[in-house]
Amino acid sequence: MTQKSVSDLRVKILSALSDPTRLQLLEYLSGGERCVCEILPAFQRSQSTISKHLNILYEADILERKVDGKRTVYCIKDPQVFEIIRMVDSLALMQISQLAEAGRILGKSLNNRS
Amino acid sequence: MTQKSVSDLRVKILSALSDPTRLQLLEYLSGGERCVCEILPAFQRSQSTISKHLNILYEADILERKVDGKRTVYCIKDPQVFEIIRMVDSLALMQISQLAEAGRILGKSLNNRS
DNA sequence: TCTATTTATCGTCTTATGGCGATAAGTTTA
DNA sequence: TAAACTTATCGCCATAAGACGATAAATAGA
Repeated sequence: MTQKSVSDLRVKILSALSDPTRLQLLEYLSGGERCVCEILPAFQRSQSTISKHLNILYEADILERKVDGKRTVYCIKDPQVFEIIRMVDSLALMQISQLAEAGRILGKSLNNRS
Repeated sequence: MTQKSVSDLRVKILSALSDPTRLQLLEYLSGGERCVCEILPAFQRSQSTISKHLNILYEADILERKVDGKRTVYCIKDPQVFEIIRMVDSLALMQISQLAEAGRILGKSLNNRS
């Protein structure tokens, strides 16, 4: 029933990470646990939108959640998630430098056109 | 114009990876370059669907493409992408073992109910 | 208890995504 | 050149995803 394969979880984790707002949320929470009312003013998104995004990260087991009185506190469950993001960034940086290199080479010949 | 920030590319890469068929395609291509007509029979998806998925991976700069006569050959551009996937898997496995552990503990008390 | 605060959820809208078949465009072979 | 092959693209449909405001539910404070 709750039987989940690694590939299912894999897609779930990657889907949860493939949104700019959610990546920002993770970055924001890298500073430590925060309640929703602290998070809200840092994002220009409606409360319902932020709540939904937080829930997606929670469902993907990336965030932990605890209720403290009338507020809910979220925090990173496993900092390894940042390793993943860092590695993606490293790939992205590689792409950018390759693109820059290609542009440089291409630029030379383009400068010689009419 | 072609100006892309790391965060844009980051999302693009992660989005490209967050689909089961595309992850399968990467796994399939880990064995080396393959033309589309080799890939097709290994997947139960229409030719147009596979072509679109391959193009998404290509646009995310994850796959390389070269035309060889009447066929197109795709290959992994940077094997580092597998490092990312491996790391996601490791997170997923962690989640599964935690879940199993929680289930084991919960199981004990559940066995003592009516 | 009444009110304010906090957060999740619901309903709705718009856009994005994944799937398919049909078609186009290019290459090879007959 | 005609036919066959290979692959990308187009148009369409169904569903998913992201956004919002309104509302609900729970707690804290007056």
